[in-house]
Amino acid sequence: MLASLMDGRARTATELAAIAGVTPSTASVHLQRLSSAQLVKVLAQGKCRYYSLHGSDVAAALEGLSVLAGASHDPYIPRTPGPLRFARTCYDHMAGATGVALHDRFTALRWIALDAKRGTDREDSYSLTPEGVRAFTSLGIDVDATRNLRRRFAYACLDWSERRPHLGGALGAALLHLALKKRWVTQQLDSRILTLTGNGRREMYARFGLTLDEPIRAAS
Amino acid sequence: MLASLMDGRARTATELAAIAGVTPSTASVHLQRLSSAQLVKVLAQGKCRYYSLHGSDVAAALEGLSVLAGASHDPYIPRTPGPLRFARTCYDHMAGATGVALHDRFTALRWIALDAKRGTDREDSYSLTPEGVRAFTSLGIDVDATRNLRRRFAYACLDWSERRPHLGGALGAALLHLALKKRWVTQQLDSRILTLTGNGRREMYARFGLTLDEPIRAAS
DNA sequence: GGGACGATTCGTTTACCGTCAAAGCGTGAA
DNA sequence: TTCACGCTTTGACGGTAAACGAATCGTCCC
Repeated sequence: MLASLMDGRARTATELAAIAGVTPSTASVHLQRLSSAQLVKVLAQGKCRYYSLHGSDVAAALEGLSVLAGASHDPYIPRTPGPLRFARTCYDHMAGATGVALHDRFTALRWIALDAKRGTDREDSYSLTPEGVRAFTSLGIDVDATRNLRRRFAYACLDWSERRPHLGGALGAALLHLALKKRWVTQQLDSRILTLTGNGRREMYARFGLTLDEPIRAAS
Repeated sequence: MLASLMDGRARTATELAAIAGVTPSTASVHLQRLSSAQLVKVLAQGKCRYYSLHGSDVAAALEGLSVLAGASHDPYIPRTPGPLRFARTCYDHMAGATGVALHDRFTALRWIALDAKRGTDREDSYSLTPEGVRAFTSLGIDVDATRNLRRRFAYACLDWSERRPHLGGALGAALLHLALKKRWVTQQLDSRILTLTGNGRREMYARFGLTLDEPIRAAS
């Protein structure tokens, strides 16, 4: 289970049970112990519980062990429908590979940072850095107005298909609104699928340094 | 056991049994498994068998685990008689903290290097690098003559008190002979203790960049 | 050579740990 | 509300591995 979580993604309890080749009840016991030992952290979202490694130190320890074990680092597991995985809406913000990539870029550029001030009750809240305020403002987003909305400003929303976080909350919604208005992405009326336009691809590369692969492989 | 070997020293089976708080027979089983799993390597010297970590990758893996476990890195264990630990003879070469320090300097200066050519039957043989040949020759040692002696040229001899290797073999003997001749060290007639002279301390610093602490703490 | 010591092997006992089935709980959908 | 689904809890089972004592082997020292 831990080895399969080494890619940084989160997985549900039943998935981990299948990977480990045990029944869900057995997996539950193990995950409970791993959780109490601070090796994994759990995020309850709906009726699924997503498990992921607790920190980079855990990943480092596992890395060391896998070196000794001569582990085969082959298994990645991105088998999800098709263009739905590339880009889609999650409520009112952007999800899928594109959403996760944006989230990663914002983190790498240090426009957003995990907000550790509020204690440990909510560990997935983001706040904007001064750099981030400038960047989002220059994109055309009214940061102050977004902040004053009666909802959470920004948080790490676990992506269903990628099993890694994308940007949720008011800031994520503002970003999707902007992307639709500027036609970086277009929305099918009857589905959550978002289609990336050529202009959107160029703009995201220019503004975020983001290169996105087309969803060639639908389901390997 | 593995954690106690993290300092790079070698320990006997009974020592490891005492550290782990189990009987020697239990320790023997564990060490056998650790050995077959390539986690530790064993060196039989006399009736003792010295166990040490097998490689740096093992140490790295343990390091990662000890970070998770919040291990207390307090325990070092240099409790051995007194000046005997500082410098002494081991058969015909130099042992003790001074011998180990010399060995470490020679290795760091790349005068000697582990001889991996002969396969895996003898993994502790040293050979001189071209740099090492020059260095030992300029010290006054006839390297060719030393090489032609009917004995092993140089090898890692596990130090009894330090539990780390010092330089043994013909080269080690030649070095001790030189040190006695130039009065870097003097020998008590009735004991194996070597006394470092002021001149010896200066010479070793000048020639090897070696600084040696006096054996102030006899047995902590 | 004999005793001491270190280390290992063997056989036995014990205790723990992993596993699963069934039931219970909570959430989301019809 | 009801059903379906995901997950967890509980209890019981079995297997296995860890630990020890006694005996054995090998080496060193007197």
